[in-house]
Amino acid sequence: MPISVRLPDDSVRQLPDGATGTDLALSIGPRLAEAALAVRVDGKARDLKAPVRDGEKIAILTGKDPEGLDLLRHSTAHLLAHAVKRLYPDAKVGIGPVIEDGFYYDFQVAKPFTAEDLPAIEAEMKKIVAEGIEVTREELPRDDAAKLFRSEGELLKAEIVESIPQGEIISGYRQGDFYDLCRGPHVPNTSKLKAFKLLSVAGAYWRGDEKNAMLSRIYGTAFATQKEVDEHIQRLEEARQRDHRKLGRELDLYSFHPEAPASPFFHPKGTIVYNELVAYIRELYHKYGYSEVITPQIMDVALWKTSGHYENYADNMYFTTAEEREYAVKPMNCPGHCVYFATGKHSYRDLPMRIADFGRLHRFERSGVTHGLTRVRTFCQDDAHLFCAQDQIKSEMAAFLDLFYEVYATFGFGEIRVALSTRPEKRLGSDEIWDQAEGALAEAMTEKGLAFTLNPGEGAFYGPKIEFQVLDALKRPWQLGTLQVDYMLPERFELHYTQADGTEARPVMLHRAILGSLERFFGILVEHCGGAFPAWLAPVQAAVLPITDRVHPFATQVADRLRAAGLRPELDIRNEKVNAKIREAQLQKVPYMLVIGDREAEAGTVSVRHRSKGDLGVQPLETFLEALQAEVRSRAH
RNA sequence: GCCCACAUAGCUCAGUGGCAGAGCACUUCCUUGGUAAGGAAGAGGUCCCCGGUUCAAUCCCGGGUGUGGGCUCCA
Repeated sequence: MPISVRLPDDSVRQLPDGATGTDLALSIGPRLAEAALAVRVDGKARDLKAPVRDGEKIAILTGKDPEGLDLLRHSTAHLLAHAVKRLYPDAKVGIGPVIEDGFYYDFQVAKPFTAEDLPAIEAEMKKIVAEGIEVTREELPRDDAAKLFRSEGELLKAEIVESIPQGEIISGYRQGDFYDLCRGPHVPNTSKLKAFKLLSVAGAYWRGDEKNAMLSRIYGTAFATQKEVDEHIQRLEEARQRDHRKLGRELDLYSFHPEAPASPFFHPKGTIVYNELVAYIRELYHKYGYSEVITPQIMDVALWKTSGHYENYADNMYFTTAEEREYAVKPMNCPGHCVYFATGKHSYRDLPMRIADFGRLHRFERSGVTHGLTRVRTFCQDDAHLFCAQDQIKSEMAAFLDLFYEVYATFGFGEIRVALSTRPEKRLGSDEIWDQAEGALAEAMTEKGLAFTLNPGEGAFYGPKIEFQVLDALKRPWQLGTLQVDYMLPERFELHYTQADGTEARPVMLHRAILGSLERFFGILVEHCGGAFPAWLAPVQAAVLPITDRVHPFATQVADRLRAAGLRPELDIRNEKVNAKIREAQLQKVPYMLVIGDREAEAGTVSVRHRSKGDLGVQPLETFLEALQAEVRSRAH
């Protein structure tokens, strides 16, 4: 009795009873059968070896489908574990999931793997592929599976199985002498795994818990074809070229020194960029009705006890003592702003009060977590606190979103992820207050038509927060901007204002930052533009390049004129050929190069070259100057 | 903090149990040039720090510090 199945193009195919996904693929064509990895039935992936049933709607999955690619990677993770078990029989397997762009597998071994071990493991993987071992699904009751793993000494696997409810049927996959717990599906044969590469090793806690054993993790990637693997390796290499730590050195922007771990020294060029960022934000503060304050770096621990930081954040704070009085270096501006708010008596007419502060912050970060400019121990934020009434939260939030997106448009950041982080376990305040705060944020977002995800339990201890994330060159997500509702600090500092009816009320505090940490933003920005800053940020906006020393006087005049007009020229009077000067300026990613020879000196013109557009021809100096000024003023990117 | 790796000239990196190396950058001289490297000479070192092994340690061993890849953490 033949059965019929429907393909995605709605064509119907007859197959003999008991036919499998493999048979279906074969009936369509040998090339498809070769590429086939699994089938998808009703949106669920299934093994090729499983029989198809009459009336099913079936799609054949290959490495071209995102789902097929994940499966390929998952099977490659198993392949990795298989190879490791062959080479290191004592290794115990942990878990081996698919991640963005690849996979990893965790192992418990006496001696952690090092990068040198990878080629041998990879060679063994290729051997298993060449052997063309069949991969088969096996199902058994949960208790039997647990017993099986225990008897084989695979205690980590047994632990996972035992966390599954009793009575369930467990599926596993066998390839030759290797057996692994897995939901599946998997490729039908190891020969399907043709293109993969092991990338790195790292330590990782079992089940991600610091209290558990440290396992040895191997990261790898896999694609349908070797070409795609090569392209991926190429992309990783390009990302490394854009790494802000490398560019920071090459462009002379900042440096790090052992004397101050994880604390950047901004060089003159980096400082120009940094200050331009601050100047831009200040300009917007003026437009959006903010006031700026300057508050102390070091304050009595009493303040931090009042704010709750001493209790909740002391591990990340620096302390100092003078005249037997204990002080803390500020890790945040908010308590200082509460002190400022309490300085005067406020009316509802004063609200909202938007208090900005570019104060330097110090936070002790555990060694091992710091990273270039993106995770440092001293930084400053484009920080501000909005003191407002409860019914002003939504409008303040809306205004902030406008401000935020205006800034991000200026920098040309396209992909911004927005997430709402909700109450963490360690927190201040009652559940009612948290309900109110989380609700206000979510509502404001929804009314703005903003799509956002939830990060349950990731909120600050004093309130929920909205986080804006962008990705760096290596696609790592970084939090930059944020907005946080805070009912706690006004309470702790007993802040109040007089309402219209003469009664006193507690203001709500909104903590918010657009760029977040300027240091971190700087790092992300460098990677975003590959070091080629837009003209308004570029430390050197125009390199003045005389061809011969006969024209040095005119070249000097050109540089002086630009400088007098508020621009940032750099005069290169080194005894070098113009080719060398151009190359240098290109490598420094200077937006404009002004080549000056006898002809230009004679005519009072400059020969303009743009770092990416190339030779723009000869222009009168004033024409170029006005164009550059306009470009800078508009903050074009 | 935990696992692994790395640390040699300003930068990128070779190298060796017995005098410390290259390229680029730097300095000087020659060269005066037209849109991505002109030539020559010179100078430049606590081989990260402390201890151990050794006749002898930049190299081997131990500890520390810093950096990197991850994990955990991250207001």
